[in-house]
Amino acid sequence: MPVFAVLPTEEFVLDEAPATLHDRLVSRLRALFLEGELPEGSRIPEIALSERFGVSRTPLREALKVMAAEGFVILRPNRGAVVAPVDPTEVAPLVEFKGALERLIGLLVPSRASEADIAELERLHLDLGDALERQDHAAYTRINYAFHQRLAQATRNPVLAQNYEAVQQKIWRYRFTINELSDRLTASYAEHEGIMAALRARTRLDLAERLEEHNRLTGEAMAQALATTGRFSPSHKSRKRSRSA
Amino acid sequence: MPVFAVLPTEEFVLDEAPATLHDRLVSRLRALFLEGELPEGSRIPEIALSERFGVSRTPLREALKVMAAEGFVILRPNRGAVVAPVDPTEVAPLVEFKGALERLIGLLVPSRASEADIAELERLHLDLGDALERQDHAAYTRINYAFHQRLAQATRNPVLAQNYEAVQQKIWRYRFTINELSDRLTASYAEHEGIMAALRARTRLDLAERLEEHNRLTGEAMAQALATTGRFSPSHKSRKRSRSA
DNA sequence: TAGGCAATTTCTGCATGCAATATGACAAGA
DNA sequence: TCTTGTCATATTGCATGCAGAAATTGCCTA
Repeated sequence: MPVFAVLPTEEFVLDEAPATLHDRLVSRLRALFLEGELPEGSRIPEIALSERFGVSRTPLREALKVMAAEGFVILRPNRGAVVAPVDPTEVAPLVEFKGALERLIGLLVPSRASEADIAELERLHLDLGDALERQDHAAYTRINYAFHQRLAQATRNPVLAQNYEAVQQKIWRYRFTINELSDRLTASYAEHEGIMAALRARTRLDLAERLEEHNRLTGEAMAQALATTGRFSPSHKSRKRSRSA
Repeated sequence: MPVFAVLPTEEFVLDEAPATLHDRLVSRLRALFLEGELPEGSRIPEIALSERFGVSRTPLREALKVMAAEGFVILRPNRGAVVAPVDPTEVAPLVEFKGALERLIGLLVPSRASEADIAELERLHLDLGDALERQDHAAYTRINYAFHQRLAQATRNPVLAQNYEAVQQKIWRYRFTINELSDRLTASYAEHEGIMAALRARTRLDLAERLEEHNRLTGEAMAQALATTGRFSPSHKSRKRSRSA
């Protein structure tokens, strides 16, 4: 036995070891859903998916149970699992709910965030500005996601942070609605400037209101995009082709 | 997956026949955890539990995955599942989080509740008064749970209602902290009177503030009870006896 | 030709078996 | 006596097999 263990690098990286197969499957499935690889509403044959992932049905079924608990798939007894359809009428309740969380975040962060937290948020805010300048919508959306997640964590309330990320993930599926709206991107960044200002000043009510407003405006933009673009005709389902191009 | 109310007394649960075995297991496990049958932090041997329920390990494992996703059990890879320990430091974040939801409920219900909703809430409120008169703490807690759940549903926001019930279930595990505090019961009912008044008048801000305050006061009572009673010495574990009496 | 019924086929749900890992005890050496 | 290495046991993780339900197809009848 080697005294100096090889320590295959993973030991260091994986603080939270997803050593088990079904855990990894949950991650992969979540990625699939969040990236929109699987068309919404489509059935998920267990055998096909298990073969695709190279595992047996048992861990896949366990992973599907978790995804169902998180609301990304719907399990119908004896009738298989379907990808939870992206329902445009679901956006409004999600945004409304998230608004309440945003407000609480705004109320808590000023009194609980450390200087390191704010510094980290400043850094993300700079990255956000870079993405805006480059007109890199994908990057902007991603950094924006990370910023708000970080902000939620700065409340030092793990329940809040976890639930916030959960609702963020659900809304993430509708991000395509605003991906191409440049003016919304600019407006969003302006709101972020105000948020950062309130954050630096650590003014509770101001930050809460700005976050709520930011959430509300983003939701309105999504709703408007959904209303104008007739994107939800359930007939055509060839959205994945846009990726292969 | 919808989080169907478990709300003790399994008779209510069976409105929606969970045809699949693991679904029933989830319900039974949730009931076990909510009733505190299983001591927190204890390991859950799969074989023992599967024999107790008279099923094989497969559906039990699937049910445990769901419970883990909901935060009631913790799965350690290759080391089995443990009942999520009831951590008194978790109460404050839960209450704080629920406060944000209460406020949103208060803001939404006045403009969205139907007359039938309010009538139903009036009925529950009467039952609550009866329970108070009888000094039936268990009934009071249960009806109180149902009342607030119904109120959340009256917002017509399914996301809010579902998340509210989830956080309610988590806090439910700490209800023993206030089960014996008669004065808190009386105060709670007084607050409910105010809530009902605001509800009848359909005054948004008033209802929101009253709900937030009600939540805050309940949380404070729980925190105080946790601080005074040295209930969390991990040595003695004979809490289930309080039910059989 | 259209509609209904039945058989087949496909897929899900659950039980069981085997391999892998963790846990505890025990013995040998310092 | 304490540490360390090894082994035995128990438990988890995953694959496979079988029974049952649902979906589909084909056939028969009106």
